[in-house]
Parts: sequence; C-alpha cells; structure tokens
Amino acid sequence: MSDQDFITTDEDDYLDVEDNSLPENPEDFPPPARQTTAPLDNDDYLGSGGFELPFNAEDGVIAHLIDIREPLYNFKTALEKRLGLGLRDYDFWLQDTQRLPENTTLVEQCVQGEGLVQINVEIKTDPETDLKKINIVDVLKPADEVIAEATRNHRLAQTAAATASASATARTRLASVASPLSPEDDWESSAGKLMDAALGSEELEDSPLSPLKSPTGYDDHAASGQGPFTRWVVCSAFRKEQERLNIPTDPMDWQRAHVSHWIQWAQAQFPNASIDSDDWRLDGRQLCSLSQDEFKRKVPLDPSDMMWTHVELLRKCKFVAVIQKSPHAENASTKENHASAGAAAAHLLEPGLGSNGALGSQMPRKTHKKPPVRLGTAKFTVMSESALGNRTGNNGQVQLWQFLLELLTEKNHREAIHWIGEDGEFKLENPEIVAQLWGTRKNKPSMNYEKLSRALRYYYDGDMISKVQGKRFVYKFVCDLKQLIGYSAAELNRLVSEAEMRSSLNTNHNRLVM
DNA sequence: GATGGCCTAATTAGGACTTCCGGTGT
DNA sequence: CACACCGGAAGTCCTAATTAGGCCAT
Repeated sequence: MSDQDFITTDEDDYLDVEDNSLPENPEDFPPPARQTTAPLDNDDYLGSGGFELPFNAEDGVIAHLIDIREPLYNFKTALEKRLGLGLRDYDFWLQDTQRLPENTTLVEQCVQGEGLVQINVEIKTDPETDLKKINIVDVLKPADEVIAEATRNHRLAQTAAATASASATARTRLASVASPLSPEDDWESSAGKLMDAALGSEELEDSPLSPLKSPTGYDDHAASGQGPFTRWVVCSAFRKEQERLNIPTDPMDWQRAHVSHWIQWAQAQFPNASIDSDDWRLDGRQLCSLSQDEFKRKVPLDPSDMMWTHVELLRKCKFVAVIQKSPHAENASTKENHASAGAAAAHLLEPGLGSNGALGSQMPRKTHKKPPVRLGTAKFTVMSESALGNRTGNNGQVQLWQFLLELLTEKNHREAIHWIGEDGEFKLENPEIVAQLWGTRKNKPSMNYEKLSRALRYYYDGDMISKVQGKRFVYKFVCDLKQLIGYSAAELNRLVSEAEMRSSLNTNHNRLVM
C-alpha cells in the first residue's frame, strides 16, 4: 500500500447497510467519548506497540500508529502505557458494531497490506450496555511522510528519554494527511459510503451527520480534493459496461469471460502495471480468493500497489474503481473530449470526468446558460464517479438536491420529508421544516418554503428534479439515482424504511428490557 | 538589463442559489 | 380569499481560473 485512499470508515450515517444496515442517525451514533473517556494527557511517547499521534481532546479520539500485523493486545498494552490506565476490562470494538478479539490483527479484519496504519480509537463505556470499549472509529493509512515523521519523533523521544528524564516527551506534530483504510469493507457498507460520497456534503465538521472526524486533517484534503493520496472513484464507464454485458455486480459471480473483460479493461486503466491477460484465466470465485502473493506473481510490477488496491476494492466492495484524476487532468480530459467528435456522448463514459459531463450537460437551466446541477466536493473517499464536481462553480458547497437526498436517507427526518412510492417521488411533509434545515445548512436563517421551492423550480429545466403535478409538496427525482449514487430511489426508500423499522423494534425491545 | 521561474494578491467568470414579485390555478 | 405554484429579474455568495505584479536567480 502506498498513499492510497481507501474507503473511509467514518460517517456512515446515511446508509450503514451492514448488519445494522441503515442510516444511523447522529443520536444513534455513539457520541465521542468525551464523558466517558478517561482523562488523557498529550504526552506522546510510548514504547512498543506503535507510535503515538495527537490526542484530539475535542472529540475524545486518540490517534495511534500501529503495524496492522500486530495483534490488538499489543495495541491495548500501548494504550495502557500511554494513558496510564488499566484497560484489561475493555474490549476492542469496530465502530461500535463488531467486537474484535484482541488476539486478532487488523489484517484479519479485512485491512489488507502491511506496515503502519493510524488507528483512531475512543475509550468509552457504553451507557446503555455498560460495555467497556476501545472503539476503533477509523483505520487510516498515513502518508509516507507521516510515518517517517512519527518514526523520527519516536527515535527522538527515545533519545530524549535516555538522556534527559523519564518524563521526556516527544510531541509528534502530525497534522498531515492520512488515507483511510476500511477495516470492514463489505459490499453493503461500502455502497452506503458511496452514497455518502455521492451526496458529498461539505460540512464535515459542522454537520450533525458527521460525528467523527479525522484528527489528522485528512478531511480537509479530501474536501479540497488535494493531498498526497489517491482518490478512488467508481468507474461509471465500467458500470455501464457491466449493465450492458450483464456482468454481475458481485465479482464472485463472474464467469471467465467477465474476468477476461475486466482484465482487459484493467490493462488499459493501469498501464504501468505488468498485467498479462493470459495469467487471468480465472472465474470470479478464483479472482476473489486470490492472495496478495498470488496477485504479485501475476502482477510483479504494480507501482504504488494501485492495481492491487483496485482488486481489493473490487473483491471487498464489489465495484470497479478507478483513480480520480486531479482537477486539472479532469479538466484537460474534459476539454479533449469536447474537442473530439461525438464527445458529448462519449465523455459521459469517460473516467475521471466531473459531473458536469455526466449530469450537467443534461440539465440546462433557463436562467443560466450552463448546466445547473453539479455535485460538490465529496467528503468521502470513494464516490460515484459521475458524482464528482468539476473545477468551477460551487464545488464543495452542498446543493439543494444533494441536501434533499441527504434528508431522504435519514430516518429521523421522515416526518419532514419522505419518499413516496418507488419512482423517485418524495413529499415535503413539512415544507417549512425542510426549508429551515436547508437554511441552517446554507446559513440563510430567513429561508422558507417559498424560497426553497423557487430553487427547486430551477431544477425543472434540467433532469434532476421535477414537480409532480397536482400533488402538493410532492416532487420527484427524475435523474438516474442508481447511476448517480449507486442506489435507486426504490432502494433508498426500502433501506430507510427498514432502518426505521429496525429502530422502532430496538426501541420496543429496550422498553421491554427496561 | 533581460529573461524566466515562482509566489501571491487581485480580478474575472460562472454556477447555484436567494430574494422579491407579479401572475395563474385550484 | 388563501395558498400552492410558476417563472422572470436582479442580487449574493462561493469557487476556480486567469491575470498582474513583485521578488529572486541566472
């Protein structure tokens, strides 16, 4: 692994489709360990078990560098040393959902590769269950320079400890980027992340949907689309090919011909990797069970493990990912495409293009010559390619349709706005509440439904949202949500309904227990 | 002194609304 | 008559791209 940006594990609040599946709302999400976190200092040095990173007092998250091949009990020991606490009664939890045996390693928890990763944890006692948890909220792949600096600081600290006093500290100043790894990239949760990504809310820190944030500054980079790491995006071109050729979403179900088709595509996509298609006469099952060693034998030359990462995303997340091009490259490619004949249609399929290509061109607006609908910068790492913003306009700013989608994927806003049926229709059950929420998000306190509806009417000329005639407060997403964010309206509706149902069941269960 | 590279600040362009308002339909 | 809805017009806010100017090295 190198400076690669995997699917971030945080902020799965819209669609955590895993076992609990669905959008966990802010109030459902375990709060930062502020109240229950043991008092911590910021003295950083520690001996074995990794390197310390700054403790984020703001949200109670402790960042720590550790070799992912080390068993978790080593990490616990390191934490005990660092915090001066006994953590014997504490168990490791992954994002509050899955308990991890401490004799296992992160590698066993689906984090592939080797070397140092940054683990963000919170020490807490679950107020409901009284379980004592070392809750892993994030596993991040630090940039090389972060590791180098941590190592350097570690050595400095050791020297200081040896020469000065036992209290010598080496304060690491690691405000640089880290690349999130996913410790549990099953398909559904990843898909949920795609959803998050596509929604692309920019208000990472302020958003109530963002209970977690990286103490490393990753998010800033992610939000700005810059930073020394790679963004992976779902390749919409391949997705269309999949649909056209009936290639199953799950690579496990691929036949040899599908794998063959994919590897030929990959050859073009990863020209620097030594891919010999003859080595890939496999079916999907074989592909998915490929070990890293076997992969390396097939692809001995794989700069920055790009191809390997791609394969991992394919196997674990069930999507074909490509590297997001830089805005400049993106723009250049857009220009090239526009310059070429038939570009308008062709560039929709071209990887790395901004959504203006995919969406905007379809959505002219009367009052503006240019396409009205564009996604802002996504706060997440893996996103639907077509959902990426371009380099102009409101990049980084949430758009109304995104915001509405966001609300529509949260069960706790169903009283204000909810899906109707399976065709993308939705109703503002309480338009003024929705308007207020929108106004809050945009820092427009005087926002009301009248103004919000005007903004919605600007969408009518495009292919994003239309009005459902004759139904009060009912609008409809007329765009291809499946293509855009990976979920159709029907699926979103179903998922949110399920989440709500589960939530009410849990509530009832808790009532019974109490 | 001329040229080129780099950096930074100012300007410009454009997108996505926001605000206001007159009008229509139910 | 109330209210949802429509759409024109002007303005605001934001981001990204472009341009201008200063500094420095060659």
